[in-house]
Amino acid sequence: MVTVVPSLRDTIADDLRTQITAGHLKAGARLPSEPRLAADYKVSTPTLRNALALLQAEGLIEKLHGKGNFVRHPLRRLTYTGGHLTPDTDLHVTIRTTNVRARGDLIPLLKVPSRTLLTESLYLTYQRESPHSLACIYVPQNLTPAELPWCRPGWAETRETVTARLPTPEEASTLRISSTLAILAITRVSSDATGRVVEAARLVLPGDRANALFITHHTTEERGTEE
Amino acid sequence: MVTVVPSLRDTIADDLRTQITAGHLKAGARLPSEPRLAADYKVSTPTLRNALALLQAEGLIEKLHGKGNFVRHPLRRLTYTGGHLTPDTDLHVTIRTTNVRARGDLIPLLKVPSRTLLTESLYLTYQRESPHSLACIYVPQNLTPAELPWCRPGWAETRETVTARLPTPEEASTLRISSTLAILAITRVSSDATGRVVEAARLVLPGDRANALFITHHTTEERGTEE
DNA sequence: GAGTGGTCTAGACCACGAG
DNA sequence: TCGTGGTCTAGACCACTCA
Repeated sequence: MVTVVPSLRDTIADDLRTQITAGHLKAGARLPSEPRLAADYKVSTPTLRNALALLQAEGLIEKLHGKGNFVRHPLRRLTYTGGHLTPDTDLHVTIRTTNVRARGDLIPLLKVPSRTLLTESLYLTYQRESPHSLACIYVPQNLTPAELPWCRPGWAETRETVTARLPTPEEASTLRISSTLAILAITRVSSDATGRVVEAARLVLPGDRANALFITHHTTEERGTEE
Repeated sequence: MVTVVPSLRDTIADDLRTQITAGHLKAGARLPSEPRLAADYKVSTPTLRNALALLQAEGLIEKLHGKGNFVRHPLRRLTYTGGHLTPDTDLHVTIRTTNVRARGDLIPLLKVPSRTLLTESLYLTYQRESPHSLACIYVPQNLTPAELPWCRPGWAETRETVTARLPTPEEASTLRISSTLAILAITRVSSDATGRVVEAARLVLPGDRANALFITHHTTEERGTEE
């Protein structure tokens, strides 16, 4: 340990954290106002706000400007695997589908010419009235006009690139998470046997409520041909 | 957009960010002291420190207590795939191997009885004198006394659970990263054909310098047997 | 308008690193 | 010892929400 003396901020955060996990502060409840809490703990408001920022980064509380600080409902930890979130009970989804033209990063991702017509589907999943995760799926229109996402008819390969980062301000506000809560960003590209890209997806999974699981089976051929 | 007016903190962070990426502030250089910068920007020290905290969370600067704030060397973005970091040139590794006994989370992970003898190998990879990533590999001693890690003789399956989170204080200090820089935490469990766990690994990859790539080949059998 | 959180100030004091 | 960053204070003022 480098720091022997715990800071006031950490002490207060620890106290509130145990009150939340012990159930003294119930899910959905509003915390006392920040000046009130600061007086209770005998600290200044900035110090108290630093403590709350820690809890927010852990996903324990939700700060709503002008309304107050609220204890989050504990969200079940879901596992993303094989293109799905499991278990997907109790999840409801809003889908907004629009037609866009390929631009920027999408061009090399989908391996299509610029301004190719794409179907963009924005999935926003909810768990118990609060946003859970975000997915944006792009399908080239000229390739598969009739096929729905999640059906994988002729997929030969999917590549999933996984990154950990902090959310953009837009992501943070739509998911109602702290801008300091780590998220799992997955870029998934599926292609058919000819190498054509059939679908590309950008997934945003908040780190406090989602894992990703990848299972690799090593066949004997693979093991033999490895360099 | 919700906030129309950019905060001072963000303005200052933007300015310093462009100075760094444009090369006016070179890698390894020390920034002016915080009181000095605060005077230059005509803000208070807490406000300036908030701006620096943003850059620290992006991995652009490194704060060293008592010494100053330094521009980080830009680290190449490495990709973790199939148990390796690629490209692995210019990476050097320190390995510390000890014998421990199974306890806590390791027991269900390795599926061994409590206090089973394990070989623990702590890998700390460096890129250009600064720590890059962290790996802790556990191998049951009774199973494979002569086999080295990274050789995969009888592996039939590996499961990789990927999580995004903020680093623990220990991880942050050994990797010399901000405690607000998102990391990719991978728990990898490999088992042989009989289902016995051959190896378990915990990997910590800072989000500013590492991706993870997973490639799935969909064989026709898989597509047919999917429920 | 009353109450809430968001931002910022101008200091104070402590802890760390190097000479 | 000196300069550095780390923490904290006690306010001020603004923006948002709701009645």
